[in-house]
Amino acid sequence: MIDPQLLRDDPDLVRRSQQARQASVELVDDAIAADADRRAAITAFEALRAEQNAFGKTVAAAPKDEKAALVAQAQQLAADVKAAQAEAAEAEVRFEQVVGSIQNVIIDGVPAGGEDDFVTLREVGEKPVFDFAPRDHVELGELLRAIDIERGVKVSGSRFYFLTGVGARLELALMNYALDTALDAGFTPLITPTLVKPEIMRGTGFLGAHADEIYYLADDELYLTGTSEVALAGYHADEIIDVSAGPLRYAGWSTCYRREAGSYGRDTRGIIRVHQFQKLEMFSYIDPADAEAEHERLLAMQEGMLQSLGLAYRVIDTAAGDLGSSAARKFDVEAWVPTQGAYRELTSTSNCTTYQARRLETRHRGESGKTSPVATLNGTLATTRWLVALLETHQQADGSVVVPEVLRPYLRGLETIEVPS
RNA sequence: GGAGACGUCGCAUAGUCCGGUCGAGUGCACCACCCUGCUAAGGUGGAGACCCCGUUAAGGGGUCCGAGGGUUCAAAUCCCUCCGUCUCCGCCA
Repeated sequence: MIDPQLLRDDPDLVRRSQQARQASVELVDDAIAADADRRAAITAFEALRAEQNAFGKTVAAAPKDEKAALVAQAQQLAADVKAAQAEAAEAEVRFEQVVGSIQNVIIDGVPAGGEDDFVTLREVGEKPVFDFAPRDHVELGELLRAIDIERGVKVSGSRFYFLTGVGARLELALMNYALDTALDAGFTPLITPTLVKPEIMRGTGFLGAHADEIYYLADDELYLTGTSEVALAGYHADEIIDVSAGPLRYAGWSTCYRREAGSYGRDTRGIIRVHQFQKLEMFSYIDPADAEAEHERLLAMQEGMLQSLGLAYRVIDTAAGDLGSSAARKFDVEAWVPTQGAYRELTSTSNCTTYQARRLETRHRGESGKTSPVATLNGTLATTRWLVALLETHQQADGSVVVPEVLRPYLRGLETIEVPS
């Protein structure tokens, strides 16, 4: 939810943001009206309630023989109060609906437009050049007995897979390397629940336009999370936290589940787009004044990961229309995937400013002693998908794959993944 | 799964039987000031969250006793539903 005060003070800023996102601009005027209606209704109700409270004291203090008459008088008042209260509640609901559907106000500099209007900030690293025909990760996975897609499909259906032997070890190595990186940077590791309540899922902003992406267990009213961001954002819901001594930084380790609805036919080969994968996610709770600096910090950590793994990548500043509703800015780091001749997203980091925290009611106490929402940021530090770029980038002519040095300690010193005989 | 107890403003509790004098007492912790060579103790006062009105002031008003409904002129208090915690029994690992 955006700051309602912003609607009163600078509605044009909100309009421009909605415009850049290719979202409804009229919504802003609806919201202003809903805000005014709500406040008028509350004021009317509260005036009546104050009258009722005062009258109640009179009734309580009155001598017995006068009570009956006073009670009769109070009945009408009670009916009026009830009606006014209902009206106020209705206005409140409508306000929440309308204002809640306005997306986060983008940060200055975010490119306007849709999915293809991103801006490339930089390209880093040498794209690998092969003097042989490179194999794609599926072929390498089979050859090295690292990925078993056929059996994944047999057991669970399309977009499922087994990581086997060295494939399983490689994923764990990557995840543990990422975890150590996060630990070195002062993050507290959390292993998070992957089933969450509706209010938490709603609070993070995932139940909007992409609700059909999410697995839902109707019998239990629980959602399976597509990222530990959901649980990490809910971790401090309804709390007043202390970020005066610096941000609270968490690294969430979890399995992620995505329905991938509407992606039929896209990335059907391999483990680029799957229903279940592992991810290590960074999450920061911070004073809103420091949010943009923290965003750069998260991005730098992500780039450091890819660099140390010898992957070529580019960084893009996602266009406004392609941001989630909670994000005010999002950077994606995309690795070069040789056999696709394309950059593919490996990480994403979003600055949600106070939008997510306002919905989840995570606040901090400013210097004045007043509470206000904190800013939240999130960013990927490793996922299963990285195996695609790792295998393809570091492959050799015979199908073996060189293990990047930083991962070797996590693989008992293994330097090369050899093709089994 | 069965039986019972409980859920109060940071923590611990009083109040609930018998509805109004309870938006709520007490202790600890907290903040300010005072007092006392230091420390400890003591004294006085203050202090919650959210919302509305108000110049983003002074001040005023409203809501909040696990959540949501209901009864009533009036609910922490009575009734219903749900959630959670604890204890015992059963079952499973």
